[in-house]
Amino acid sequence: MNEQGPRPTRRQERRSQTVQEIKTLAMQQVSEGGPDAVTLSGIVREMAMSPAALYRYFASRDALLADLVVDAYDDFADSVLEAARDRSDAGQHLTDVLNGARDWALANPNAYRLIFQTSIGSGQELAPERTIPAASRSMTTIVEAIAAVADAASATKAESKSDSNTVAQPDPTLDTALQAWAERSQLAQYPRSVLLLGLTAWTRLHGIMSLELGGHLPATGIDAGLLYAAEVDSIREQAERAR
Amino acid sequence: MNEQGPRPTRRQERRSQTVQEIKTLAMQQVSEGGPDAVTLSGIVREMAMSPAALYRYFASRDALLADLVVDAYDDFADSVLEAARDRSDAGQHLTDVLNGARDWALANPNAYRLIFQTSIGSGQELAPERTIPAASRSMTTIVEAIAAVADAASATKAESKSDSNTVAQPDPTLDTALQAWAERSQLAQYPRSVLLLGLTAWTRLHGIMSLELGGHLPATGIDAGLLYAAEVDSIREQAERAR
DNA sequence: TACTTAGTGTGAAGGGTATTCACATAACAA
DNA sequence: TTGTTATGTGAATACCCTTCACACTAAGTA
Repeated sequence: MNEQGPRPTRRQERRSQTVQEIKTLAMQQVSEGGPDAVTLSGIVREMAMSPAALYRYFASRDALLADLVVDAYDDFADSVLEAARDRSDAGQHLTDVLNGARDWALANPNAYRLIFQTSIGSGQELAPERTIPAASRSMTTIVEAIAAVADAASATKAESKSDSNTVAQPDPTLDTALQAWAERSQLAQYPRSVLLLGLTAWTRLHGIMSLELGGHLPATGIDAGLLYAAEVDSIREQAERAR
Repeated sequence: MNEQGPRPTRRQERRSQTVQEIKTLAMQQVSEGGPDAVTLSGIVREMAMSPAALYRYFASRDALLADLVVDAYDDFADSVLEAARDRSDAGQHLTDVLNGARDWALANPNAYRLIFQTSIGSGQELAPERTIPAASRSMTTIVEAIAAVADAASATKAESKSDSNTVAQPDPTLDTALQAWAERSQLAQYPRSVLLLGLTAWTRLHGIMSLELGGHLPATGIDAGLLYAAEVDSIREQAERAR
């Protein structure tokens, strides 16, 4: 749809078809048994292929997993963006976006694990920059939603301007780090308070989902959904006071 | 020191010695290469034992890992409690406790991964109730530190009582869940606002550490330490307004 | 003391897994 | 048609976890 490019030959087409089939089967294994359940033997068995053949398409098991991480992250970002479609009310919009993240995680728990807890080999992280586009996309969506809430709030009531509750963060080092990150991510237009809240919104919500998926919150008997909702509310309130 | 118990026979002593040696070697593998790097073959190789012999001490590799999780969680809780020794200033005390968690995680990143992202087999979580003591110990420490800050703050200035910033959470379902959890954990003496803040403090900080260890924060260029410090400050401020 | 039992260790075997390599075959390009 | 490239295979290597029948040894018992 975007690039025309030279017409793909039959071979190229067949190749990308095979690659896709491999990734689909692998992702199916992830969904069913988590990242560790991905086995090249299982894949080739399903495809009636010899194990060695798979190495014509992926350099190693880890390379395949790295590709899966990128795909899953893209899917996650798509889902967050999809949840951000309705822009009627700013507050509701922010809530929708944040809930979108959790909805995807609950629908695809093992994919979520794949993305966020796969130090792929067993220590070094592969695919560092390849996930940046998807990460950037979802973060941008969150930051924009927060900024919208902040704008709406400061428009309706421009009263207690110098309130003491405006997310005090006087650390200059963090400030410059936020600035640099914002410029790299086309977010330079937003104030530091909004950027920080966007980042912490993400770390906070991920914290809940991570513990929930690890079974650590269920062990306490606390419903992770309620906790999540409480944090979403808290973020929204903080967004109203941001800027 | 606690239980005298019947004097352990030579065999029992030798057995527990062997168990300890196995766990030590396994934990060493975790530290060096993460949970996935634990291999029974490697352990018995180091011990000059036959692979089969190991099954006299652990039913399976997963059983060994489950034990390691419990031990690591205990060590983590010990470390948090240790950080909570100095109780001079309530605010500083809370900061110390929260920083204690991060310090341990940074000193033992793979042990942290072992505890919080090992869905041991590849989906079902083993060791659910065996980690509860350690989890309870660390959570209690955090809640107590928050309560101390809240008490100190409400003592010095009992002014703006009905402030609108007292962590609004009118959800009755969450309220009763918190209540039940508090009673199960000998925390019933603390108000719901303190309990909730204790829980969210933990999920928030874990969120940062989890993303940091996964390499997702480094990818943004943001120093996780600064973000952590900012969240710690935010929690402390919220603690002052709690109750 | 001699006998019985329970704990501990071994070798071999079975069944997984990822990965590499030399070789064959199919598809394409000249 | 001929040469080149992509694709696929079988066999081999090297790990890994786990089980089982068997031996041995330390402990407790008659």
